[in-house]
Amino acid sequence: MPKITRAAKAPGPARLAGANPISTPRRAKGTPAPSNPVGARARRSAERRDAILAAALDEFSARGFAATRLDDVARRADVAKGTIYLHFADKETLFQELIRVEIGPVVQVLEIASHTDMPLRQVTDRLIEVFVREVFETRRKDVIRLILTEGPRFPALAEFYYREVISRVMTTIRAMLRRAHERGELRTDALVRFPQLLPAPGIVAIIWSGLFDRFEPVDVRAMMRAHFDMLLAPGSAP
Amino acid sequence: MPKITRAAKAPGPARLAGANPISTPRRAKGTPAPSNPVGARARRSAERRDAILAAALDEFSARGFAATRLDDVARRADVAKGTIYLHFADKETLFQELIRVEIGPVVQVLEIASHTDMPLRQVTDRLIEVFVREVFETRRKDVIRLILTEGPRFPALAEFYYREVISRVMTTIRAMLRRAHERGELRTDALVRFPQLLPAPGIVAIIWSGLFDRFEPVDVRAMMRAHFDMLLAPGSAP
DNA sequence: AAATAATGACTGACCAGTCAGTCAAATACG
DNA sequence: CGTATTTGACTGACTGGTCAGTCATTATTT
Repeated sequence: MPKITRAAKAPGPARLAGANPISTPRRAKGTPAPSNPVGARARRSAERRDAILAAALDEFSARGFAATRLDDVARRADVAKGTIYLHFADKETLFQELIRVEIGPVVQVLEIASHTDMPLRQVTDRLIEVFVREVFETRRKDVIRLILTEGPRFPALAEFYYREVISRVMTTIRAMLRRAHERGELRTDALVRFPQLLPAPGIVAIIWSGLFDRFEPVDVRAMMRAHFDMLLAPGSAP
Repeated sequence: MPKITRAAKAPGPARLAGANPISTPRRAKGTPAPSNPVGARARRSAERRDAILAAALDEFSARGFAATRLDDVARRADVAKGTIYLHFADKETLFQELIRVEIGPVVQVLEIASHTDMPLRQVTDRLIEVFVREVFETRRKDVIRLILTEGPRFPALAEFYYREVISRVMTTIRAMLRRAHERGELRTDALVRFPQLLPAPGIVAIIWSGLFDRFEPVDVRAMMRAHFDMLLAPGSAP
């Protein structure tokens, strides 16, 4: 009965990016190399697919899932509406694929960045930079906002996101924190028990920016630094 | 052109609650109540209005603004669709009024609770209890989730919420924290500069519960306690 | 009886998804 | 090589269904 809530078909082989870690594989208008890595036809087709995804991100993040018109997505991607259905089964699949393509690559970066035994403070400094530069200042911020805002009405999306992102991220962070705790860099095991508290200011900043930035902007970087300063022990008194 | 994104008429004089602190005020419409206790007719009308608001909360928080059908709201409220339009100008007004009625009264509680010179730890303990009992374990949690999820596409809502809630809450919290800092209960002024960090775990918990509770529930109370423990200085060793 | 409240069938706009038809690229053939 | 044939990506008008908002009619007060 509900239009949005249905479970959507199996995620399939998840044709993500395979190789590079962070950058989204945007092969925007590559000049048609006539000899071929791939036939000119397939290339053009892939370009279109990307254009549709890009347009979809714009529309979905401006209007939300339910209120987005595929006619608008098509117009923005400079494509006929029917073309969308050659690449994606339906509106919902398009939405899910969008999330998958944008978010997938980021997790690996985090996993690599935090799988180290540098002092916690150094790791967090690096994480702040990665977060600000690769998420907060890019369209990925909008993707995350989309997950937060559409997720509650999108069980399939929430589940995918939990499986592919949250559980991995949480595991990684928890392990990192446990090691830091054993090294005496944390006053309590509170962070180990509630790893959500580490990224909390990032989440809050994303929400805040979507709602209240025009009234009172936040300095994410400074806020995250301040937060981490409080969470980490004074590092054995001077 | 967009259906949802339009700016909505001026919020008006914000006829909120006046008197009691926490419980939602029934009888929003200015009931003259001249002679008898309350005209049976007016009372019935007010009941309907409330029923509509209650039903609207259910539907909106289950489906989101755009995907909610007023036919469903009407059915759930046991009322004909036309009746909704006797009480609210349109779908958007209904939505805004819902937020207004549910959230208005809570702010006062916070303002009162934190306008004290108890030790910060005691205040926060009390705030945790209030938050958990009056927000997290009630439908107000859903209202807040609605603001977070629909706000980005609802400039008028975000503005109302900023003016009536956020700015007041932030001012109150900031003042409280400044006093605590002057009393030496805080290690740094970080919290004074970023008061958002105090309620951060509450926000995160609300989002988390809407997305991932079925995979991995959070203990809000414990998480907030853990968080506050880290933020507050070790309170002059015992 | 007049006034007020409530109803629910109806309208018109809107939009996801379809499909018969078009055409450029790929392939087969002379 | 040039020409004929096939393929399949792409198009956009169209359909069927949905739903916000209206209003003539009916019910309930006073």
